[in-house]
Amino acid sequence: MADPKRARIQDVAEQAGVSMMTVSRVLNQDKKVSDKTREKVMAVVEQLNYRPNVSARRLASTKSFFLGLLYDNPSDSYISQFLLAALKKCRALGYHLVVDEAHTDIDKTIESVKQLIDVTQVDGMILLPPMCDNEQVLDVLTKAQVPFVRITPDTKLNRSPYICMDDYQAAFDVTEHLINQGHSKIAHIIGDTKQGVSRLRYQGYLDALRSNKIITPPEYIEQGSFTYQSGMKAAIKLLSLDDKPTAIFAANDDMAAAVISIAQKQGINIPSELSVVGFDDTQLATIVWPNISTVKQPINEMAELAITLLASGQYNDLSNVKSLDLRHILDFELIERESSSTNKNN
Amino acid sequence: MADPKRARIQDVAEQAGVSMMTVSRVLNQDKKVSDKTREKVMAVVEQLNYRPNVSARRLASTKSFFLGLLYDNPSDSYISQFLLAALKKCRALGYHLVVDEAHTDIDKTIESVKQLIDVTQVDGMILLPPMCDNEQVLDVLTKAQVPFVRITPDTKLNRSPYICMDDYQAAFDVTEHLINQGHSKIAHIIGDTKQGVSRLRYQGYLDALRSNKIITPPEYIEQGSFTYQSGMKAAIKLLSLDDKPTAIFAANDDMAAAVISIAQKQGINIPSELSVVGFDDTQLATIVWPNISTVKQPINEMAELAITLLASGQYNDLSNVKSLDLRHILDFELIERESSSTNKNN
DNA sequence: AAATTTGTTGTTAGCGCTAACATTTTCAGT
DNA sequence: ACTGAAAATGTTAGCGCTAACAACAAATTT
Repeated sequence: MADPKRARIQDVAEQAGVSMMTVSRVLNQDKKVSDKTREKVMAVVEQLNYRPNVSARRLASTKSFFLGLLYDNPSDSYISQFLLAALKKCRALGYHLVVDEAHTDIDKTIESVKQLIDVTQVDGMILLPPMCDNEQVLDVLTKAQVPFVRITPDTKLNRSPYICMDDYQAAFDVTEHLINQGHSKIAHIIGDTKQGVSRLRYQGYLDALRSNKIITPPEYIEQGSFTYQSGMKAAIKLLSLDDKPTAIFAANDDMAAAVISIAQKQGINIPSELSVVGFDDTQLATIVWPNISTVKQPINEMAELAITLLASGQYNDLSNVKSLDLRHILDFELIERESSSTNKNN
Repeated sequence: MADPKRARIQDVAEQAGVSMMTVSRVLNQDKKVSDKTREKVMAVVEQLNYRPNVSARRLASTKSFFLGLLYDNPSDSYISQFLLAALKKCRALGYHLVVDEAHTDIDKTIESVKQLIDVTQVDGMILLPPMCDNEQVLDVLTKAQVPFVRITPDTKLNRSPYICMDDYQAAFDVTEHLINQGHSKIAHIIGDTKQGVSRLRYQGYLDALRSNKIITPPEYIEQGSFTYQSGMKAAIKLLSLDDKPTAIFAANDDMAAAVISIAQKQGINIPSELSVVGFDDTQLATIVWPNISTVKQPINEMAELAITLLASGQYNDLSNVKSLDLRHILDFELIERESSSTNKNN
């Protein structure tokens, strides 16, 4: 409990019988250290529970040990979760995270990114959607030679390492899950056309139907825009059809929640008369009743991986990196909750 | 665009014709500088757009320029908003924010706080509810003499500066707002009894009715627990009464959303047949339809003030601070949306 | 006017770490 | 064994700032 006086690099050096510089090299993954020395030093590091002083490090080195995060929509719980995971990982790796919100005015955003580069001198940037597809932002970072990682980008995939999940496969799986539960009248509410994931999810839905030889009428496809209200409109149309679907796959949770609300208003029981599945596993999915079956994005893993990639410096020079090595696909997870169940209408 | 080489304290000193130490003193609010010198230095600081190097500062001084934030519920959009505002303010003041999540296991949380004190050596801590009322956490911080600010605490108000809003007054106002819209049959769904705000909001509701000489039957009061489901239960009871209320004030947005859902299920139009108001202005309030009229907590201002107070160091010694000076009450805001309107039932 | 106090500014050293260079060790090739 | 290069380790200086003390000027007292 008493103050155990945090160990310094000198303490480690003395204890290990080497110079401070050697310890520094070990800690910075410098190749020019013999395995024997490395092990010896690491042992002492463990023993003294030595953690480098970030400030001293930053002051002395050319690296800033700052990473930047550019996000867009502050009210989304997605941001919150991503941010917390990123902060945690940064701390573990001795980095600091500087968080910046994109302006509606793109010029201001660019200015802000330039500040991060010039003043804060970030070692790398993380771009969240939809900023990750903004050409201007990409250009500024590329020109300044600041490495960056993009999260679920939609376009220009060769311009940086990026992290995503397989939206197509998830949509395929979730649709097939409904099929396996005995549903064949499965409708889909498409997401915002401006976002690439909408297309992927739609395609996954279509292919799952096709591969199970299920034919659905065109009225079962509604265009939404990821908002609750667009979900309501779509639900009203779908539930007024003569031949109602027994399951609805909405491209996100907000729209799924809207479907549930409309169905309940019409006295349609969920899930016995209608199964509803969403996408994203946002907070909303567990707030409404019944809870929404959905697809969970691996947000925490995405955040951790993004920080790890930037901290490793492995993408500081992209010229020798193959296109395929830029892509990092993480696993999603199907989450079954109360809004979906086996079809009891047959 | 070219690299404008960030100014150092030496540059400022030379330009102002004083020593580096004098500049340092000006920047650290040291009293022992003449007004004339201070102005001269500040002018040069402005001119060169000088910002102290946080790392150098931290390395040289006894302060760590780290502030800690202990939160509890990661899925709440409240956290996200608070966090972003806090991060922003920290950056502006040259501090770093270290964020830590409370464990369900309180011993682990304590351990984590001790780490923040011993290893990170935070200059101060912010405690979010409900951790701000945890006796053990308060004790550890007090013993270590780490100043801390609490956000909307419920108890032990004399133990630290704290920031809150006037829940009682907000509940009073929102109830009176309904009354002014012509409602007299106003029901209330009480929040979780374990949280002090529930009591305050309930009392505000009661007093608003009383001061307007409105008498409501006891069936108009339902006990909830801040969850959507508890709101559903309460709503079902309230809407099955023979003499239905024309307005329902739920102690938070989740329960208000549940009321809306149940009402719609029963074919009750909102707001023409039933007005619903919530509390908190969470994301949910604008997701569901109709959007929920609610009370907005000044989360951003709370976060900024918390950081400012800790950075100022004015509470580093509490022995001479009067109880009253510990309290910082911020203004709330009534937000009218589509879920409430003038009573048309009369 | 000298002595003392008070207020203001300057000097020196060093926080913990790493860049750049200097030195020593290792080990292949002759 | 002897050379020369490569690999491993050590030495020096300094990143930008502030604590602690030193020095000086102004205000006050004797």
